[in-house]
Amino acid sequence: MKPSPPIDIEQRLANLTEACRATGMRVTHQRLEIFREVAKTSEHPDADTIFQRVRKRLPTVSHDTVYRTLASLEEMGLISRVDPARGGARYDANCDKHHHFVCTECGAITDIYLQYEPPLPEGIENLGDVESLHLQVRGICQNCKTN
Amino acid sequence: MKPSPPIDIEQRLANLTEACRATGMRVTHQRLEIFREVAKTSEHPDADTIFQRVRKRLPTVSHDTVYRTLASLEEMGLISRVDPARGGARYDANCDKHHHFVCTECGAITDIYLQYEPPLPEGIENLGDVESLHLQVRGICQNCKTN
DNA sequence: GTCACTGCAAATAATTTGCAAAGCA
DNA sequence: TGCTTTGCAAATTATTTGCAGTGAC
Repeated sequence: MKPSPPIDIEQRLANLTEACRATGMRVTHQRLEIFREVAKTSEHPDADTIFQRVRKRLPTVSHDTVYRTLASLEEMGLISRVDPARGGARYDANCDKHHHFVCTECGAITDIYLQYEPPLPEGIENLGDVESLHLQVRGICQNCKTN
Repeated sequence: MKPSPPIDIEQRLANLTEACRATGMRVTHQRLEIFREVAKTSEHPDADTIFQRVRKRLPTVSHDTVYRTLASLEEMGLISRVDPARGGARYDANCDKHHHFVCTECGAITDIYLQYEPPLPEGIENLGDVESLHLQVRGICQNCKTN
């Protein structure tokens, strides 16, 4: 397992601006703040957590704008959805190739960087065109183990 | 990728009876029929699909009984939840070690049997106690490709 | 007979949608 | 200005819960 690279927020925000320009989408205040909340953390927050945090800066932001914006950002490829075993969708602005450890007790999600990426199963092309491969390791995290 | 082994419904139903006896749970008509619906297919139906099918035989079965029963069966280890990227939870009575191909267009889930199981990432023990490892390959299935 | 299980109804959580007003390019 | 995006409110979808009656062992 390789160590996690540091988060470069400025780079991520620059990617947002560029992606918006490229796709004709507008860089609105809401979009910027919602993306910033996802971009600045590696804790994979869910939609409601993002909503609560953004609301501190933009008190009039609505719940559905958060959902719509997260969907747009995902479509632009700037963030990705992580679907844990339980609870709502979680979001991740980490575009590096990586996988996840999901705690089945508290729901915490930690990035896993593999030394070698798992190869696609041979013969998978008979099932369809592959878009992505996700490895999810489930278990009890250190924090839950000791508590 | 290894070929999928055939489904042995009788064996699966026998496992249910034995697991109920072992855990003190009762083999009710509803529980039997709900399990049978999951056990006899490899299409990974969701809770509502199971509900619709069981209702044909047990017209008074309720939606919440299906949810509660699926949760019990999962706890007993007779079925497992599959969480696709979109939509509700799907259920699977296949207890052999396997992974999934999920079609991002129609939501179809197909079992994948690997020649070699992916090894746990080295150093994963620093994150916590591992319970399971799931590989999910996402893409467009053959059926959606041609339509 | 006892205790787990079920059906009903209603609650909750998570997410989506229609529409008119507001804001970026 | 024109078209995207937002906020509001309400609708959906997925799932869970309390409770009294029912049934398996």
